[in-house]
Amino acid sequence: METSNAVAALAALAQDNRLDVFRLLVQAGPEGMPAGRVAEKLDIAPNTLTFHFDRLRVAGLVTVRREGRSMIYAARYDSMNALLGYLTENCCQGRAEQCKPAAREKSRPIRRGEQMA
Amino acid sequence: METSNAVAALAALAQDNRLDVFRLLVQAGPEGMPAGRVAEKLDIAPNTLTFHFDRLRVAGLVTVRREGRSMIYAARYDSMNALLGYLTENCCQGRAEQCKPAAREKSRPIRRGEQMA
DNA sequence: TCCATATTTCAACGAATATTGAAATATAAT
DNA sequence: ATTATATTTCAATATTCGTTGAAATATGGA
Repeated sequence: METSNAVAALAALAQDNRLDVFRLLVQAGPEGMPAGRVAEKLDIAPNTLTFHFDRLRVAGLVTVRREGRSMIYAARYDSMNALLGYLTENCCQGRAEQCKPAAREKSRPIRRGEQMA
Repeated sequence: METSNAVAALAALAQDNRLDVFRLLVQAGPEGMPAGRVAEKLDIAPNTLTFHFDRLRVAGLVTVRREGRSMIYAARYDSMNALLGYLTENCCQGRAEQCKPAAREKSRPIRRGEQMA
C-alpha cells in the first residue's frame, strides 16, 4: 500500500460516524448489510449515510451491490489488512513489537516464548 | 483505547504532511528529532509544521521536550500500538487474520427472504 | 398503472482544516 | 546588551467537511 492510499483510508476512518459504520460492517461479516439497516442501527439520516458510504467506498474500504431495493454494503477486509500492514511497516519500524513499551498494561496475556520487545 | 481516541489518532495521521512527520519520527527513534530538522527534511514551513505537531501531540501520538533552542519531537510508540490494537480488535473481529483475503469465506449473493445476520 | 419502499442526488450552510506572512517569544552566542 | 537562531502565535484566507431538507431515481408489489 502506498502512502497516498493510506492517507485516504485513514481519512475515511477518521470520523466517528464512518468508523461506526465500518465497525458495524465488519461485525456484519462478508455478506454485508443493507444501507437502511445501518441507518437504523446507528441512527444516521439516510442521505448523510450515503455521503459516508461514498467516502468509505472511494477509499476502497467497502463494496456495494444492489439487492432488490436495497443497497448492500460490505467491509473490505483485505483493504483493512493492507492498512494495518502499512501502519505496522511504516510507523513501527516494521515490527508491531516496536510500538510496545516495556511496561505495557495487561491488555492481553503474554504467551509462552513471546519476546518482550 | 476508546473509539473517540481512535478517531482522534486516525484524524491526526490522515493528512499527508502529518503522516510523513510521524513516519520520520518513528524512523528517528525514541530520542526524537528537532522541529527544524523535520521542517528541513520534509520541506515544510516551520509555522505550518507547528500546526501539525500540535495535532499529533493533542492526539497523543508525539511528545515534545525543549533542548536548548530546539523543540524535540518524538513518536509515541505506545499510542501507535494502542491504535493498531483498536483497529485489529474492532475492525477485524479481533484477529488480523480476519482481514486477510485468504482467511475469509467467499462472499455470495443473498437469497430472497434470507435473514441478515 | 399507481403507490410504497429504499436509496441517492443536489444545493445550501456553518464548521473545521491547511497554509501563509508577519510578528512574537525563548534561548544562545558575542 | 545586542544579535542570531529556533520555534510559536496570530490573523487571514481558501478549501474541504458533515449535515440537512427537498427532490429525484430505482425497484417491487397491488
